[in-house]
Amino acid sequence: MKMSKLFVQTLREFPSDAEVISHKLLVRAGFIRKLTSGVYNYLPLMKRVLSKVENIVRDEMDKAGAQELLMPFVQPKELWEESGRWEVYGKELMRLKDRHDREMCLGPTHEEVITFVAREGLKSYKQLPVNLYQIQSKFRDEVRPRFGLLRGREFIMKDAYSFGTSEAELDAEYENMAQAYKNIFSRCGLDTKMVQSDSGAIGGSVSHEFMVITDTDAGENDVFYCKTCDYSANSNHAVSILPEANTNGNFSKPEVLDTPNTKSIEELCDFLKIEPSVILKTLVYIADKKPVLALIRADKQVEETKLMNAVGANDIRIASSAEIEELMINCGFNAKPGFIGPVLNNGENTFKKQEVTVIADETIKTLTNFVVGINQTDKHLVGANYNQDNAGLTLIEPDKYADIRLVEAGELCPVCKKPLFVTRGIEVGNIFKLGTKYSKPMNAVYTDIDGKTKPYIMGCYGIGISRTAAAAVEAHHDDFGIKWPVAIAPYHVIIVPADLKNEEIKSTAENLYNKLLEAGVEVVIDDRDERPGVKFKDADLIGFPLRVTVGKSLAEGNLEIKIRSTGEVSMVPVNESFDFVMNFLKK
RNA sequence: CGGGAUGUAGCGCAGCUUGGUAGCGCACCUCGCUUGGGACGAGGGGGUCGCAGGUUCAAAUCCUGUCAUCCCGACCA
Repeated sequence: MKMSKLFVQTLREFPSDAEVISHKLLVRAGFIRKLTSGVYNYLPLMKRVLSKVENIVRDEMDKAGAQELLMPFVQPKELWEESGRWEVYGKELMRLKDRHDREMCLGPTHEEVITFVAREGLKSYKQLPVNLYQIQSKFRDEVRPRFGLLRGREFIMKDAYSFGTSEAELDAEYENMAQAYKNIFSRCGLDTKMVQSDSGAIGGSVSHEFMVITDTDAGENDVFYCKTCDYSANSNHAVSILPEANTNGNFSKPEVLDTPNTKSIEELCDFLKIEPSVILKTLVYIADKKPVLALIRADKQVEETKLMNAVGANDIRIASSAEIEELMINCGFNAKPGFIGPVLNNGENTFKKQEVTVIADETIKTLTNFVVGINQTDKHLVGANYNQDNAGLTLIEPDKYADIRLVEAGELCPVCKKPLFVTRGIEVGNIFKLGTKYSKPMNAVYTDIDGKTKPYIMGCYGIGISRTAAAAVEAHHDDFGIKWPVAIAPYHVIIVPADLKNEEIKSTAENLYNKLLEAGVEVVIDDRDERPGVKFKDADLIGFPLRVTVGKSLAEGNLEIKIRSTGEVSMVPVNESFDFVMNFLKK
């Protein structure tokens, strides 16, 4: 490829609307341009990178026994009603109507369609197990797209779905995919960590995510991990040994105290001269439009995904002040946020009447003689305990105890009891055990050896193709630009003739270029009539793994070959330069 | 959805307070000069100043509305 004809426009400055480095560099180096919020044009250089990632994915998926197919991007409402997700999925599902007013959606994922495909074609146990995958654009109407390709609304994804007859088959395929994923990311030049995670809206029981570890804002997930054993988990799923309370409440008897202006835990601690770990904190959430009281020891935070799972809801958010005050009135109290607590109203559980679910974190069990709100502004109960009269007040027994606590770094690993560490990660892939979550409601069944019809046992396995490419930039760059791993670089080599008016330089460069082209090397020659500095800057910015400069060292019969990733420079005799390049690419 | 900000040429920005011929740098075109880390000179093309109303002799500038984009939060495979 001749640089003068390559469709690329590098920019002298970073785009003003980009925050993270992969977004900045991909725009500045001419790989992508935004079309509208969260939607990008993939320009020729980017297209080449994406194709390389896709081909690595294809290669490993095919080796793992999966078969590629392609499903429609537009999907009918009816299928989503069968699975029940038309109601559940929320605004992220881009819904539209055709000219006949029939409702459709743009595929954010393809469980429904693949289950449709499977039930048409997989009738007998003899055909199973099967793993089908596609590489395709997805659309999710994200509330807030950001970080360029890392969280776009339209993005390219590989999604695979397995169908089997037993849990054992699913377990085997899950392991098979985990291994394929390790191969894929390693071939893409990415170090990934496989971490336990919540299974989210897609559902199912077991799931893992593949994280590219990056301690920057680009990593939107917190990953807790142990350096002693191999435990690692997304914060939405991580657990730790239940931490002891730091201080026991030193209140000798239950008593209601005036605690003016102690809306926050911090203010309450200052006022009573106590530690947060002797306070029972009550948070009000709205889960699927119904209120939930979340009880947790006040030195810990609630993990909302865990709480959502404990409630069995699809949607959860913290209640507003107005909603809390309204709930209090409905329950016969009158209290502002900061003074809420799980107590009966004159011996009556008025929360239950309002369909309030009370979920208590495991940390509640560690509390004795604790401090708790009693739904009266500027008052708290101290020295409280469950199962006793507390100065005339009775605490409400939670509907459920569950782990709804956000793990903190330094807490102890649930497996080996050593301190946990935290880091940020970019999720580039995930694998789920779905079981019969979709096959049952969609009546996707096969006939087993015993003549009975049974639903498929399913798994699903995703890789963000465009996100993986962007994550590679996050992982491999410097102040000058991108340092593409060879396997996914748009081109392997750029040849820079330093002075085109010098015939010897020009012809030497062109000879090497033609020779490499013939050998099938993906090579660009910078034939632009620009000063060398401009060419070097662009070569570094775009990130060609290898740069061959034909310039002043030609007087000694040498070319200068620079390895972008290491910065290592070699002076190579002209007649050895071809072999040097070929050897580099072989590695 | 709450809070904040911004929309002026492909990109980065000034001009707006105090209304009066739409500017600068980069990029692009032509010529000259230059050729090892984003040179220089001369000339040139490109903008209904997000959009719609209003005020005014006159609006990029003032007023109202609206749309879009970005940031923080909430949310999220």
